[in-house]
Amino acid sequence: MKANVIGLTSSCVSCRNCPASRACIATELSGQDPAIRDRIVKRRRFMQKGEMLYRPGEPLRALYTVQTGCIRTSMTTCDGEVQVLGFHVPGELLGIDALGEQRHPSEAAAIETTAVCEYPYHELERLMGEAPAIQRQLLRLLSREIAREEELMCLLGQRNAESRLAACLLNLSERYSRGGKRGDGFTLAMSRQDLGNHLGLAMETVSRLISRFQDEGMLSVAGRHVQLLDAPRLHALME
Amino acid sequence: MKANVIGLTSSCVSCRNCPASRACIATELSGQDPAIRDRIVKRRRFMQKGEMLYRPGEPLRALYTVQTGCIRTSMTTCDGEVQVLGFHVPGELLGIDALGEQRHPSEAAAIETTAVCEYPYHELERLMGEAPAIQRQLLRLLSREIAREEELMCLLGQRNAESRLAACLLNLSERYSRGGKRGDGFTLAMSRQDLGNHLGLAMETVSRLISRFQDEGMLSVAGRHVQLLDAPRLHALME
DNA sequence: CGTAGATTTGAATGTGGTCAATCCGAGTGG
DNA sequence: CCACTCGGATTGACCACATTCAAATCTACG
Repeated sequence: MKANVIGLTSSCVSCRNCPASRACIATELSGQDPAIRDRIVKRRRFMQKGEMLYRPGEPLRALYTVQTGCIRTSMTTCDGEVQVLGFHVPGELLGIDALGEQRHPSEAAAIETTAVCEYPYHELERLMGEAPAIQRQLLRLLSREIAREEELMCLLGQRNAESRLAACLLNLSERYSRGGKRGDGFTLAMSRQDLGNHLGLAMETVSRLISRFQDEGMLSVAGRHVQLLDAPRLHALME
Repeated sequence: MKANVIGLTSSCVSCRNCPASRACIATELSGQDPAIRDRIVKRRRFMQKGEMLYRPGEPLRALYTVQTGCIRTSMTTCDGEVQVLGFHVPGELLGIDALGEQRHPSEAAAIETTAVCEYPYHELERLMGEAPAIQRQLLRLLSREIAREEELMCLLGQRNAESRLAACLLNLSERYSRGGKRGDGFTLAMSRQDLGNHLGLAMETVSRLISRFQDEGMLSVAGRHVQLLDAPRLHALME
């Protein structure tokens, strides 16, 4: 019964009853039109922790949104270094960096049990021809993604470790709460390693900072569950 | 006579004879169709060092490409910190991060005497309605911009100072050479300050590194003119 | 219950930042 | 033509923050 609530046992492709629908980008992409939305959401796919959604170099077959769980996107540089580009939580879109070359430049992997919705690309293309509004929406999403990355660049370029982690925690908290969950507590599905890599920090630094934030009463951590106790103070850390 | 070559005295809006045309994104955007290209390139604007092309918050009126000179884009965070997002050299596109909200999130300033070509947005929108190919091209450009930023994030997140600067110099060299100039020498129009900020480094660090690269015979610097003497070794520094 | 993998914690090290003094070059005015 | 000025660039000394290496704990899961 609990399982039904999070949608894992149901394979129906309707967006009705989807736990992420409130925050889901599909709603926006379809211009609030449920008929169009149901045309682009074709399939649901269930992934185990560690499973790959796409790999670098693969042709673009579909865009995706996360329904439940969490997807990590990353790139591998020519010399084998990995950069974690981001974490995608319910409602968020995946794969748009492939629209340019029709081929994925990055990779996407589930970091916990995850369900994603597929939007087959050929169908999207067809829709774009019929309804220019869709193209407008896509442009908007890409542009927003650029703005998001610009923000992250500010984080990596200007901030110290403390400030980066605070920003990241607040950001995740906000994005989770958008999906309907209470904003003050969420599950940190990603490892310290991934989190550190994403923020340009060593795993140990992340761990130390989390401990310190906890000592100072700004958050409480139980395993991977995080509660932000003093969001204003975390905001202040970002300066 | 020299001035004619760099196009500063001529205000004609044709792309013929434009020194940047070979590398210009307008060619691509118009799908190689000169007629379409001439419809989107409407005006040329000449800017002094320090002059602003657009400011954060301004409504999106046009996209731009650089014809000659160099434009710096940057963002100011809520608390007043500046992040230099990039430098745009001849042929490169500006303003696409505004497509999402129809409003510029970043700012753009000339860092030397610069000429830009304007693509009025309402005209672009009209064209998108008529020729879906244009929309496709725009999507491609946005997507490529995302990939570009992802690379920069790798740089900021994974690399040390040495590696960042080497990568940046090689990158600039390549982009300048695409515009037709010889690849081994180019003018570093931006200040050490801007370069450092862009790479997440202190100005002093940039200066020290440039001196060291020079001592080690990898490049020669005369004021702001840079010659890459040993590109392979610079590549190796990136690891 | 036991192992492998994550996480935490500690201590030592080093890279890059900060602060400050100096240098250089372009532009200005005598 | 030379002194002066102002901003940018360079160089040096010192220090802090974050990394690295290592060991100890904790957690998940077979």
